[in-house]
Amino acid sequence: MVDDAQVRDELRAAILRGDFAPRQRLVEADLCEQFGARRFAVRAALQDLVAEGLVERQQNRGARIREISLDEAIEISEIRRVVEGLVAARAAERLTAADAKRLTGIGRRMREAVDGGEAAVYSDLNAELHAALREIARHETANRIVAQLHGQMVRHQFALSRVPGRSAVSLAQHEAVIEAVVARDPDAAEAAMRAHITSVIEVLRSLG
Amino acid sequence: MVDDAQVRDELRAAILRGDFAPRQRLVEADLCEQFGARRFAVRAALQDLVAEGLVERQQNRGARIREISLDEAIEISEIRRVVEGLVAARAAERLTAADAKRLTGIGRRMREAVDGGEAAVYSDLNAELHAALREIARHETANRIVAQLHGQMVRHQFALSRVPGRSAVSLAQHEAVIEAVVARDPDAAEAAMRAHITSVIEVLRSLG
DNA sequence: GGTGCTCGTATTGTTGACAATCGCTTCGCG
DNA sequence: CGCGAAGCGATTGTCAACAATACGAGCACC
Repeated sequence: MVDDAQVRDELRAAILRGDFAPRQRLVEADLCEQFGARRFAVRAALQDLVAEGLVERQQNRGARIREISLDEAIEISEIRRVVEGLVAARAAERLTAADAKRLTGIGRRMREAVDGGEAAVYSDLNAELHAALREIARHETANRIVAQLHGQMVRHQFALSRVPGRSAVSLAQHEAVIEAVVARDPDAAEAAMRAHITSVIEVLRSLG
Repeated sequence: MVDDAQVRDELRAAILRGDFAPRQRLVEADLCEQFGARRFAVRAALQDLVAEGLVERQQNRGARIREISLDEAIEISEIRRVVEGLVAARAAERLTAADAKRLTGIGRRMREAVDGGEAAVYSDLNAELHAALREIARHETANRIVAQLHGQMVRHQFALSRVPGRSAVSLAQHEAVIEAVVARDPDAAEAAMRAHITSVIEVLRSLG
């Protein structure tokens, strides 16, 4: 039997994968069939995803995929700018030798991806770098918030990765973050991460 | 008839008011009686409060008030430090003349409260100031996050307000925030807010 | 042809009853 | 007397049926 958490996780994964369009209705009966779950479990999953900001509900009108406007994506990025700044600073404080090796490895692979023009690989490495920093910082509260905000932004994130020449700009900023963290300089790490996300925000603004 | 949202709001208010002790069990039947609601509504309310981080649930063991450790309170404050810094900076950017008058008014009343030794009044004004800044900044995402984190911290916040001599230290920091925001200086406003919450974190650490 | 109304269907929200599980108490046994 | 197993009351989790609501099709009237 499928349990509640499983339905929630699969539905979340489907949304993040882009299986549903913004504002698309999520009919409970359909989801039951899709996931082989009872309606009860589907309702609970929807409720959880409402709390995560991925789904919205209207009384008696059911659930639909929440559409994140460009303005909201910018707001979200502004939060990420300061919170991921904190994460970077803290990663710099807590860095171990193994962590440093890991980060420089990601940096090297990023440069190779950009040199080779492999945008998809670079995009994955981008996610990997941010995740690595969060693991190193071990800031539970920050991790939760960033994960949630990141989930709300997947669609815009995808648009970002398709902006021509974005990788090259982004690469230099990421390298600056890595350098500062590896140097165990919290202030520089925070500043570098903020500069990076500031540039993300500027690109988002230019899309409006 | 009591509706879902009402039960949730009343239960949240009761928790924030301190009606329940940390780790106290929340028996569904008792809550039904207390709020005159159906079990269905109580369960939905509990689910919402789990998402807000006020309540925790264990399979087949029901719900209880989530206990926030000192370490977690510090983590939460670290997030608030950067997010409220953003709020202050943005308030400085968006300030109107009426907003300025409001802030200076709060500042004046704060000083009066400290001079008069009225700790409870000062505590209320503290909340009022932070709320005013959030209204001025109009940053939906930040407001949501700060409200949620603040809710998780009420108990520690209360402990803080009882630290002797805390008001006097806090007052100067609040005045610095107000001054920077009224001067429409975002960087100074962010720095002042961060300095303020840094000092809060230090007090929390000293309590451990 | 357009507009407003009525009704039917699809979908969601709610209920009370039932099943599963937990923690405690009691009892049996060494 | 101590320890573990079984039984019991309390509590939570799940369900299938029912009620309420919204959306759209069809119709009457202008």
